[in-house]
Amino acid sequence: MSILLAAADVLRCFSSTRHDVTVTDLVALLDMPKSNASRLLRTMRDAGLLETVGDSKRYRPSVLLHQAGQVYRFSASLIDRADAVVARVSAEIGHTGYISVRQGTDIIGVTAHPGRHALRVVTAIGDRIAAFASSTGRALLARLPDDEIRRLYAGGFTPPSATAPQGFDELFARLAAARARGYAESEDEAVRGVGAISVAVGDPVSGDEVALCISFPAAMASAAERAAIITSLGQGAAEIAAITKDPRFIPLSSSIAE
Amino acid sequence: MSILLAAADVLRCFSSTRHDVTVTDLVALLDMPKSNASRLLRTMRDAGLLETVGDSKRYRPSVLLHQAGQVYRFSASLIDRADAVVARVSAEIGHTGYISVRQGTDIIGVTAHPGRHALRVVTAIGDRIAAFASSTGRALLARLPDDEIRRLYAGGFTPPSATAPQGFDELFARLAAARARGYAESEDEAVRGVGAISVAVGDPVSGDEVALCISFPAAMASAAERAAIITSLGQGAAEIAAITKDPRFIPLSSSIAE
DNA sequence: CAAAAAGTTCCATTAAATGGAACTTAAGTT
DNA sequence: AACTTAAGTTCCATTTAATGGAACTTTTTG
Repeated sequence: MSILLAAADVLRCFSSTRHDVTVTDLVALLDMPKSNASRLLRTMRDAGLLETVGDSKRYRPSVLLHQAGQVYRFSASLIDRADAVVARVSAEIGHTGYISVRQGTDIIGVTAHPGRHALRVVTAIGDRIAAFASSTGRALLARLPDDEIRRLYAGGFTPPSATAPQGFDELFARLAAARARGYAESEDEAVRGVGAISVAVGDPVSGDEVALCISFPAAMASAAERAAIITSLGQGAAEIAAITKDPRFIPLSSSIAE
Repeated sequence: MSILLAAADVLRCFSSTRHDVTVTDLVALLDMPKSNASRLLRTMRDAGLLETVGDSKRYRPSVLLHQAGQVYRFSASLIDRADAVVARVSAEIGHTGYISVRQGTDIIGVTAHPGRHALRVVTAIGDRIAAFASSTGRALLARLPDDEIRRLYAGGFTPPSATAPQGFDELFARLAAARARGYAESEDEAVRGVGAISVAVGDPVSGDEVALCISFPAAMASAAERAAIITSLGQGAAEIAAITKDPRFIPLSSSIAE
């Protein structure tokens, strides 16, 4: 096994709630001999992938990773386009907007636009959430055929709350609904009291697929407002789909029911 | 030599002008046997550090790097604070603002705020420029004692243009001026027709140091506007320095001459 | 100051990285 | 379509690095 896999595992330890790691953290998180953890962190620092925080024993990602990460952000022009749409819709509606991508069964936020409303929803960039239990995830999963989803979730899944899909039947039903309507939604699922509406769009040339999402306090969003979000996101995504000639794009159904 | 060093070298190949690399690119850029380049890229992809663009042979940074890079951005709260100042000044003045950090003799842009003016200056995030030949770089170098700078540039340096410091004497003179005034400036140096004003601030706890910079078309900036930029940046940086108790912070000199 | 926790170094063993060459695949040329 | 060249991959023996247990050092805590 290459040390690169271990290094990537280290990077996966970082999140909005874990800005740095220590040798002991790695031992616990990755179940690794501490001799190994010690050397791995030092080697990653020597390579320039990590840096030590001040002169403490804490390690955090380096500016090199930030730089390379920015390249990802800007190279995937699909993300840029989608981000522009979400920025516009977020500014219009006042709620928080996100762009997310899928990695296997995880969804990762790539960009965010905080809303103006007092009760604004903030999920952090770079955090992973379960794809099947979020509107962004289901918007992206809905682009796949059911058998591919079954393969993806060969190990099954554990619903994080009572409102998340409890099994395959429920997941497929929700995906079918998303496909029929052209958007996915969630309420009270990953985070209590929070609703979200998402659409997905892809670029067949680069293979990228992103979800555009507007998130809001569930109690605060009227039916009219939800309809406005759906229309704006759907139209924006449709414009992108037209540019990329996305063959899997699911346009909004003409009758926006529910 | 660990493969991590090679992997880090690969990441350093990416920039705003090189969004993806191929086996041949690596052979040329890193002077590496192509058998090696081929396996390295594949291994990095398998580890999740890179991803292939569509089904081509091109590799680009993955979302994992973007995620870890975001952690860097937000973990270094100094960057956040400095970014807020630059965002405000950029919005006030209308010119482009940057936050940059130093890595050895290089300066790397971390965040940017495009200006409103028609002639706006855009340098890309994540690109490396020479520290000695930029206002951001000299603002940061001015925080070091001269002998440390001499050690840093033990191998000498090559001026990129006639307006950049041509040797140590000139560099030290400019750094002395920056220390005396509390800000660094450049004009026509890295980019023709572009001027910039920078101040630096650090956090002794984390060891972070950043430069706050406003960049503008040289012909477009009046003396009054420059003075306004200097005052705004200087005051913003001073507030941050007060919070972090930065012992090396150089406040604006009371008489803003030149 | 003692005890515990955290981190580093050492060592033999195991596994991965290396680079040259042969091979395969893709792209351009007549 | 066959030819030529460029680009990428796989194979191999050799060299080098990674591994994990234990001993050791440093730092933190009561």
